[in-house]
Amino acid sequence: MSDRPSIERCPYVVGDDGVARWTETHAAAWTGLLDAHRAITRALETELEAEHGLSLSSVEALGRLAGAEQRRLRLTALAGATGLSVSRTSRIVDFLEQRGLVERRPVADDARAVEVQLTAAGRAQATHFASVQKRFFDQLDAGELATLATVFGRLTAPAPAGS
Amino acid sequence: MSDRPSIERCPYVVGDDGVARWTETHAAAWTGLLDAHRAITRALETELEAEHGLSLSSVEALGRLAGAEQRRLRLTALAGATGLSVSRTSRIVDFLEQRGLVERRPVADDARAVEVQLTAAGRAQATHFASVQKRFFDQLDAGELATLATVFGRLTAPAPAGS
DNA sequence: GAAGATTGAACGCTCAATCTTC
DNA sequence: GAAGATTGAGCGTTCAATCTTC
Repeated sequence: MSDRPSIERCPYVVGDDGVARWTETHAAAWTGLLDAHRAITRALETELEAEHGLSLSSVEALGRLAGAEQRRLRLTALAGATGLSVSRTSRIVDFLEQRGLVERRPVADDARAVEVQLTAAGRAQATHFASVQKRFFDQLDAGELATLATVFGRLTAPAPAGS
Repeated sequence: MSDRPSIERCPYVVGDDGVARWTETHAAAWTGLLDAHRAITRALETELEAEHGLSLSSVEALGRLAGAEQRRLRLTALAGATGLSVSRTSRIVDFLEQRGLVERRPVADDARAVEVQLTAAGRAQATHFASVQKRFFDQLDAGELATLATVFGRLTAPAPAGS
């Protein structure tokens, strides 16, 4: 972990003063990832909060449940699917349960576990993904979409092999 | 804002049950944006916190200052550059000032404003962007980099024109 | 002792309110 | 009254601790 990164494929340079000088493209890609994420999530959050009183994470959770077998997932599995911590997921489920969008149900085999079941009302809410499409997919063509999918898949892959 | 989004370029469909069925690629691109951002920022944050006791946002701020004219920016400008709120930026500057990495300086023309000046120590810290490169750029080729830059530029553009 | 889940504490961030200067 | 900046309140999130069941 502490060895110097070997600069091979990256055409940016470090100036005499030691400050990294990135190319325009590098800067755009890096700040773009940050900015795009910020812009999209912020817009969605505002919209979802205003229209449905739901946070983006809550909607993500509903979406994962809607796509799951039998429309239910164990809490830990839901946390894994959304990428959130288990504790946060538990609180989101608290919230969604109060709204009647999900139900906590015991698991037959394992008394420790809880299954989060999407209700009919929750299923209806999960439908409203149009805002995602509007903000995101509408602005991409097929090739760009494919590149994003590929690149993100690689970036989120298990480990930076060979490091 | 409340009109139905027109589905034109997007080859995903909405099933009979009203739940959006995305293509594999769509799902990968969308969850990829979320997951990639989460994975990268989380890894960087852990690393920076452990090695330098700095949050990612703090490092971003240092980087913006390092790249700025005279290595200083007004607080509001710094907030705009980093995409953070002014209040958060003010607190980050508090923190960085305690560490001696930046200084608050009055502005000649305008007594309301404050200029945030990068110190020599801060400049040294700003150098350590290697982790960004390692986690991010090392895994991309030139074409992918260009696509990311293009796409992110469009996604963060002023407004989804015509909506 | 490990795994699933919940709760308390702390951090990062935004929003609203306030103060000062234009 | 608007703009630059700071402060207080509150939300979303993670980490550590706890409880129950395997």
